[in-house]
Amino acid sequence: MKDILEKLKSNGYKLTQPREKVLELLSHNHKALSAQDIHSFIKDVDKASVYRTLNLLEELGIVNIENFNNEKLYCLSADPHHHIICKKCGFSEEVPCTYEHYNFSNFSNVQHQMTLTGVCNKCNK
Amino acid sequence: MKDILEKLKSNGYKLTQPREKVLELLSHNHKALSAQDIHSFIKDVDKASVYRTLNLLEELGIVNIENFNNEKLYCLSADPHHHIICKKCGFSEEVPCTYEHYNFSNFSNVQHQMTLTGVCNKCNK
DNA sequence: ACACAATTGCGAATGGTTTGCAATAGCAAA
DNA sequence: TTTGCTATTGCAAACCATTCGCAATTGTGT
Ligand SMILES: [Mn+2]
Ligand SMILES: [Mn+2]
Ligand SMILES: [Zn+2]
Ligand SMILES: [Zn+2]
Repeated sequence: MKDILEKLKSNGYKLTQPREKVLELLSHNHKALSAQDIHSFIKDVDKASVYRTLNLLEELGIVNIENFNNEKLYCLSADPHHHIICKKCGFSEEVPCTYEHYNFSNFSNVQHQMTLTGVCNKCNK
Repeated sequence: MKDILEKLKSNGYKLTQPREKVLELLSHNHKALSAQDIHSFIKDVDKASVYRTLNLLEELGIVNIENFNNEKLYCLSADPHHHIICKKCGFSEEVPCTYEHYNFSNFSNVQHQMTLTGVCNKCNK
């Protein structure tokens, strides 16, 4: 948290109240939240500022985005982890990376699925 | 393709021109397309009908949705396969499931990533 | 305290997706 | 074939999440 504020400063950004409130929420609420979720938690920060803050934090690599059901969910960048997402309602939960022997007490029918990413030749300059 | 039309019929849906055109496009264009992509290919079908068709085809399990960069991409359900997606531009390509020894001639920095899915206790009735 | 630039809040604009409704097309029975 | 009934379409308007423009405010360094 301290290091995050430093990262903002060292990149020439101010430490404003909207930014601190969004970061505090994300650090206390260890799950992925949508921009709207976040705004509903901190109603005294304007919607537009929430969006601007999240976009900035993503550019700086402070938050990660995950897409689920066509909406962006934000969470603090952290040690590598996976997400388990309910196919029916979208409820999600982080699980440690060593999933093989993990006991999924809150989920059944657990499956894992690959997603491949890369950079195509055209983009690879 | 014949089986798909049967599936529509057997579920009580008519075989209309919009539906046939969307299906034909998806079957000839073996990659994931957005609703807008699809509408731009078949301009004589109204936008709203394209969306309605895609939503129906998804409910019936005829097409799969993949989320990339916060947009829904549709492709025909097919034998299990992965997608390789360019992080920069979103270009995607299907690759066979046996990816370990595959030569990714069009991509570099290829990585695979896990996504876990399941059904949570609440939904599990 | 001061000054200046960055940032905010507000309201308006945007753009993709959905919806209401009257006109049309598909399908099955006559 | 023709008829009749319902599902489906096209169109325009509504919707809703996200972005933008701009004047007022805040943060920061002097
Ligand atoms: Mn996370
Ligand atoms: Mn596919
Ligand atoms: Zn690319
Ligand atoms: Zn659930």
